[in-house]
Amino acid sequence: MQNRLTINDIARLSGVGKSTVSRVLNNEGNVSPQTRERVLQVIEQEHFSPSKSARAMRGFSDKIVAIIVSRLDSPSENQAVRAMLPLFYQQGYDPIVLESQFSAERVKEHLQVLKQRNIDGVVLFGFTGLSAQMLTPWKDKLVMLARDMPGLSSVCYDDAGAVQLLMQKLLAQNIRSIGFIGVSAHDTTTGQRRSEAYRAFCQEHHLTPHIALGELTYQSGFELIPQLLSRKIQAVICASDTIAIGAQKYLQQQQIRDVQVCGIGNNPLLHFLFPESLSVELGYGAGGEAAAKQLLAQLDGSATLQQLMIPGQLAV
Amino acid sequence: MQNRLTINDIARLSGVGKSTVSRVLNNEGNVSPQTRERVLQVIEQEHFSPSKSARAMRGFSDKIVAIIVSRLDSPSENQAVRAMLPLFYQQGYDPIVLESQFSAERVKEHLQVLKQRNIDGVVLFGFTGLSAQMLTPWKDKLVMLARDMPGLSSVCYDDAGAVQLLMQKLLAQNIRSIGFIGVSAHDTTTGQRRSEAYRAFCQEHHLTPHIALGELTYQSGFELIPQLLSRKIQAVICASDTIAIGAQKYLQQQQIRDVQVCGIGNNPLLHFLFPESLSVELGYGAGGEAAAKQLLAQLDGSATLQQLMIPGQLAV
DNA sequence: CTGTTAGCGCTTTCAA
DNA sequence: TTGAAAGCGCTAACAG
Repeated sequence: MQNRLTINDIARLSGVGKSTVSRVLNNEGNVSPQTRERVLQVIEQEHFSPSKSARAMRGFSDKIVAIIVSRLDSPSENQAVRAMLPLFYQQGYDPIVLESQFSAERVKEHLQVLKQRNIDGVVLFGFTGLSAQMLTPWKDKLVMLARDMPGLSSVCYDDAGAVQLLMQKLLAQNIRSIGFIGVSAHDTTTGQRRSEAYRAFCQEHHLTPHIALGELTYQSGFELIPQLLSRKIQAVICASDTIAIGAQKYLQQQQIRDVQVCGIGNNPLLHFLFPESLSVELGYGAGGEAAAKQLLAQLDGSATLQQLMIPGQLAV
Repeated sequence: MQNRLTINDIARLSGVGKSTVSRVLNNEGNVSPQTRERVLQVIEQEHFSPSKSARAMRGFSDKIVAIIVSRLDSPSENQAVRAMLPLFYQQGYDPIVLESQFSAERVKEHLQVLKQRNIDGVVLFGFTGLSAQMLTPWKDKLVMLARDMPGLSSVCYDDAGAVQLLMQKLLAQNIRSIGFIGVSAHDTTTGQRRSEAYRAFCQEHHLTPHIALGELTYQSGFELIPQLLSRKIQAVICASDTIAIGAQKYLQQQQIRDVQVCGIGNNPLLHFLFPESLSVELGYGAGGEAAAKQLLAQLDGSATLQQLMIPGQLAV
């Protein structure tokens, strides 16, 4: 698969100078139709394609972006990544995918490598523990997803709004004893923001909060919901659909049918298994898309730093 | 994040020639310790790192590999990819991730782009419809996963073995009326091979086959299992855990407790939701790891083409 | 419209 | 042990 031929060979083969070939390659106007035709033909014939490295060296961009996910198997991140890919391909960018495993240290390493590569841009899935210091140098070519940081472009999900949406819906059904299963505040978005929104809503509407915190796993939902049941809740809001699945599993096993389970994420599996659940679509796909668009816009100079928030909506 | 400094600047700053800097950079021996020390210090101070493109142009490899998955959200592919990543990082390779969406055409496009990039190697997640013709040019730097093809390196999962493992286990429990929910033979591995293995096993052991074919979704499992129940099966083998989840859901809903459900893939969610299920771990992680290792070995010349098969095993 | 020329940042002879 | 010089494949002035 070596690309043995160079622009020189093509020039020779079609009897023109290499700059002419270059012009043809870059679709510049000032080439006579016949010459262009001839060159194109040779290029086609020889299956020639110009070396990216060489043009990269000429100051052209390498057309590579990086996507740093925390875990590739997180459904939300997965969905966001899949939404970005076509947008990048379409603009001729190839995405390098890197996993941070929620380690700031690893992000640092990755950025180090990316720097050598003269990468064009980065989409970083944010998580708690990332320092502004290591990111600001990248600000012009970086978009952070799922978290924001002063002086950085970002696309966030509306964590608080999602919780409110669910709470309102429950209130409207005249359900006032509502529990919450979340994750530790160590996690800013899924943890802190959603718990906080729950607390605030309870206070504002004079509801007694019932909170249980654990991990972002179905096991956690399964194990924590009994605590809440002992407080006679009529409904429970889970900080994620994964947790909700765990909670539902417990209720099903105990044959408890009068507790409304709510989740966040609109995971299709939750709906399939427990159609009676309520979930909020946070817009992971839309988030990925927005992040990619924002990055592309930043790269071609048509946009400056910007913090976006993707609205969520109740899933049907 | 522009890498403004060049090897020249470093040379100037440390009062040596650029070739010396180059030598230091490449850890060549013929540099006096003091000089080396001085240069390293400047490099460190200026946060200099050499441009990949430039060295790529000098014939050096760009240290980029591509991973062409069919769908990033397939749990099996996901798991395999995650297993590869660290291996590639460790060897200094950065992986570009591309989705084929099961379209041979798209694979072709991607390979086209990769060629321009002078990519080092490719891991391709195989699917039905790929033509040998478009892949053979890549044979030295390509490993196919989940499918094999003459003249190409590949890592396969033991589809037939997985089915046999399950069937044997059932037979040992004296269960002889066994159904099968699969997907159409259009899909070579999950479809054809697993169905075929089921059929063959039935024939060999004088069992009556009961087959229902649909798609690779939980809905499909849910919808198809009734057909099989009408044939009074005692157990059902599902071509994937996803299907198994659907089947279990139906059984649960109908309160049917005497049908043993088996799946393939060892999906943790299946075990969590329906611990009574039986599943075979096909070794997706091991497969990804094997594919990455094989590719790396091929690239550094320490291995030739090779077809591997990852053995499956019953999950506990 | 087209060819010539001079680099991009790096590695690699070849002399010193 | 070092530096000077010659490219790698390409683009971008600058002349024709």
